[in-house]
Amino acid sequence: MLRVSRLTDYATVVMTCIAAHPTDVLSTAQIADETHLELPTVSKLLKALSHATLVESFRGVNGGYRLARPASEISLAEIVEALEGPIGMTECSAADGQCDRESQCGVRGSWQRVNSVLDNALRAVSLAEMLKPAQPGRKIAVTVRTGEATTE
Amino acid sequence: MLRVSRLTDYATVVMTCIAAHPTDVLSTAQIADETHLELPTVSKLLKALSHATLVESFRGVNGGYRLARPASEISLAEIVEALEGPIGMTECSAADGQCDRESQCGVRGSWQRVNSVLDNALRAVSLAEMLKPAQPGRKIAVTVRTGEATTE
DNA sequence: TTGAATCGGGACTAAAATGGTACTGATTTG
DNA sequence: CAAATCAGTACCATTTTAGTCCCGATTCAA
Repeated sequence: MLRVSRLTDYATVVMTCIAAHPTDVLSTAQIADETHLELPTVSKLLKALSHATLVESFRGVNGGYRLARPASEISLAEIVEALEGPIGMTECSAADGQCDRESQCGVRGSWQRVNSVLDNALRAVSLAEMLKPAQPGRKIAVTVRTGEATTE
Repeated sequence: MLRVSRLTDYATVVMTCIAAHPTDVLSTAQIADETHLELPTVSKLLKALSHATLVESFRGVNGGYRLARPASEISLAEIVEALEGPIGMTECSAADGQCDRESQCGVRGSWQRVNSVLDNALRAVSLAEMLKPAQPGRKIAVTVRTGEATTE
């Protein structure tokens, strides 16, 4: 697929919803209502986000959730990792020894380079930026240099 | 998952295998043997790669496959697209109108920016580079700029 | 103190995607 | 014509994903 799972997509929506009410503690029901997502789904998302300490939870009557940090200090990468675990585009990036041809295989190295680019991109987008509606001119500029070997 | 499917991973291995024999026409059986992948799997991969005109096929006795273009002119992005379709990290990037909150939702825009970074990264890696075994110093340098709005 | 609201954690189900297999047909060579 | 090889389709088993439900723990307030 090369896709982020739908739940992760939802999680970004939930996070922006919470970020839009910086001073309030929002209940799961309120968030579900605003985002038009099913309540149990939202509940599941918030559990994961809370576990990753991206949101703070409050129990009891009038309980709910709030951002654990300012929106500007939460990156898209953290939201993705909260739901999908470490970012990695191939399986063999992590484990070794399952492929017989590791020696002749330059593929792993290439994938790892792509990984790091993606990782940087996700880390560069903050929740605060996601809050703002489409800004046509706003973009991430990327310079890719592959021609020469460098040590840093 | 945020992963490329296993088949796509295999496809890169198959492509590098073919690229390693620039002058030969390799049969599916030969490729399966060299890559240690199952023959039907390799067959399936080659069909997709052939459909995307990344490899040329020859029927009949002594038939097989060959790169359709020099390895330096085939990018990782093309291989990924051959197997997974257009590169896009979320579903709503493509279709509109399925989400009620499109107006207030700045999330889509942010995802699209991340998409373009990933796309550039995949496009910057050529099959020729993947052929070479790990080169420790070789990396993709990425500059990310999100602070200011720009028109280009 | 009691009850209602709310989070926390886990188990469970249904559906979809994925990976892999099998079979049949078409094409080329000799 | 026969063998080798690609082409296309259909199929199945497994895994993953999305979504739901239940029950216990916690807090607030009447």
